[in-house]
Amino acid sequence: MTLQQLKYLVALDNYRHFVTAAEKCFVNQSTITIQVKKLEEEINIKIFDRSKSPLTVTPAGERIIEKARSVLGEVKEMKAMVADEKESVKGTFKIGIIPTISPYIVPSFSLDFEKDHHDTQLIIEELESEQIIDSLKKGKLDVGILVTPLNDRDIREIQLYNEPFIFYGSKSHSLVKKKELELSDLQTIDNLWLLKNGHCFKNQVESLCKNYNNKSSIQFQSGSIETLKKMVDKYKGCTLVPEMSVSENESENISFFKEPKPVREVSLIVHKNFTKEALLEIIRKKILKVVPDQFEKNERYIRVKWR
Amino acid sequence: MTLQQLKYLVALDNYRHFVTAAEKCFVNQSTITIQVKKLEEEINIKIFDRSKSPLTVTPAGERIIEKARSVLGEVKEMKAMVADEKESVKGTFKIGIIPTISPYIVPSFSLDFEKDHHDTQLIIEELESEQIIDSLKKGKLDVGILVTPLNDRDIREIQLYNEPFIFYGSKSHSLVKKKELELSDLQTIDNLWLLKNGHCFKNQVESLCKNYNNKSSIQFQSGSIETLKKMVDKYKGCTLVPEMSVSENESENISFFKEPKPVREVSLIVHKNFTKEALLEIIRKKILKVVPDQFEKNERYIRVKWR
DNA sequence: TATTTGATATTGATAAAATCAATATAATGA
DNA sequence: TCATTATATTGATTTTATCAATATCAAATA
Repeated sequence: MTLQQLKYLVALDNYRHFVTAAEKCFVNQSTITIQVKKLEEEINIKIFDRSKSPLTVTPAGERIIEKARSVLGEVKEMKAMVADEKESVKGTFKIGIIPTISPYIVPSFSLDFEKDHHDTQLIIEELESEQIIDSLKKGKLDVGILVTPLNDRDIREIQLYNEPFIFYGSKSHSLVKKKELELSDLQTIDNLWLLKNGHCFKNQVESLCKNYNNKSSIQFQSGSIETLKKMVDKYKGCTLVPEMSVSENESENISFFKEPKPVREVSLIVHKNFTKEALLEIIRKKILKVVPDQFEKNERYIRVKWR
Repeated sequence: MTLQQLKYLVALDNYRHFVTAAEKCFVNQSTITIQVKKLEEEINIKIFDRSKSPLTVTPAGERIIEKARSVLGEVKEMKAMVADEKESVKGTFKIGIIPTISPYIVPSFSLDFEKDHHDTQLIIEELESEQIIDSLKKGKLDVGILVTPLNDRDIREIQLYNEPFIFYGSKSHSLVKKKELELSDLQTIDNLWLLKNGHCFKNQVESLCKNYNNKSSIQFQSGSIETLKKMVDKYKGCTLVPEMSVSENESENISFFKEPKPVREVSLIVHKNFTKEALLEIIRKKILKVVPDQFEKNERYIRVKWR
């Protein structure tokens, strides 16, 4: 007994005519004939009385067809469930986002999302990358927003955009005066200010500025990009910041890199078993609305890894 | 999506181990692997998380497996229904039986049946062969007991026994004195008494005694074998009777045929869509209990047709 | 850091099945 | 009797399921 046979059975009951039933099932007439016959032979009960025209259903057949319908009904429900599983955005979802992305995305994004999706509640939490990855695996988070690639078999990455690194220095810094920076300009830098350990951004900056030399007497590792900038302003020196953190009034402190620019790849991540495709698509679209267009389009770049 | 895939899915959920699940399904491990994977690909949802050991079910998978179980549950119910359809003897069934069999079978049979099957009611009616066949086709009867073969496509015959024809004549009849009769002895017979038209037995007797010659001034066609015998006793002459109608005190009126004896084949008949196999088997066994053993065993005979 | 072990996936061959196009057969009505 | 309509059968073909063997992978072990 196969689902296919049950389908043919029900079609034949609906149309009481082999050719019509076959057409409705998009198969050849002999297929219906053979499969219905096989089923009848298997259960050893005649379901249709073919001697009548149009053919009729035997008393035992009535009950069998009714049951066949409910089997197929369950299958249909199952398929509906599967579709719903993917399309549904209803419910509560926890999102983890790293602190070097969060302040430049979350405010606009969450406002926009809230406006359009009343029956979806997002709980957004600022966490460091490793915490996000771990929580995602343990099922404590549904979605993460962080810098990829992670190369983790259990994690699925959905790329969002590439955000360039920007040089930030005191107004008098020699590199700030330079029109376009080369990566090699970072090789021998003094007074580089860094984020705390645990921030992927710190790893990236370190890997870009391999031989930095910290002469300052003050050792301070910041937890936010904004604090970092203030330290640079006060104590001189320099750092790298993500482009989205830069505001218009900071033009005298920054310097852009020459193409191909160093960038960080920002992605949505979910556990590989996550199935709410529709939700992911909505989140992706709304984040991209907040981000400058060229972050998506720019194809010439150097992707900096942190892990 | 196939029922097989759903079975494998559920087995894999039950044992959480491909090799074990495969064993329980009596298939190769790769079969489970492939079929489960195909299903996952079709619905595009991972059901199992194979990175864990023993493997675990994804949240979406839980719901899918649950639904798979209820699909299979419906299928199981369907199979149970089919089995019950055949095995159940509960209910009311109408049986038609011809008058030349009825008196020698029904009394003992119905008593025996009633004793053993309290929740089955049999309504037994005496009818002529053609009426039985017609009623069976129209669904007015469930079972018939009559003489076969019928060669009717809509009717299924279940042979019961072969009943010999017996010569019955007045005590002085020349053929009664003969030890063993040949069929040829019937070719030139006088004063043959016959049943009414409509009785298959009459057709059979006529075909056995092709050239009979009725000299008697009385034209009487009887409706029962017993009346026929009385006519023979009173008015001389002869007839043929079924062996079961012969009682011990009639030994001076009868004569047996030499082997191979002419017989009538008595069968249960049902419409070809009838499915209560268990009921048929019970009826068959109980009828055979009433009938002499040699009716079943005797393999050398001449089957007389009536139709 | 290699090695064994226990597990699932992959592969190529084979067997089984569903399907098709064409045709046969059967029943029905002109 | 001859069309007509319906279902069944047949042989070829395609698709699918299955198997045995082997690869791969991750975790445990030495």
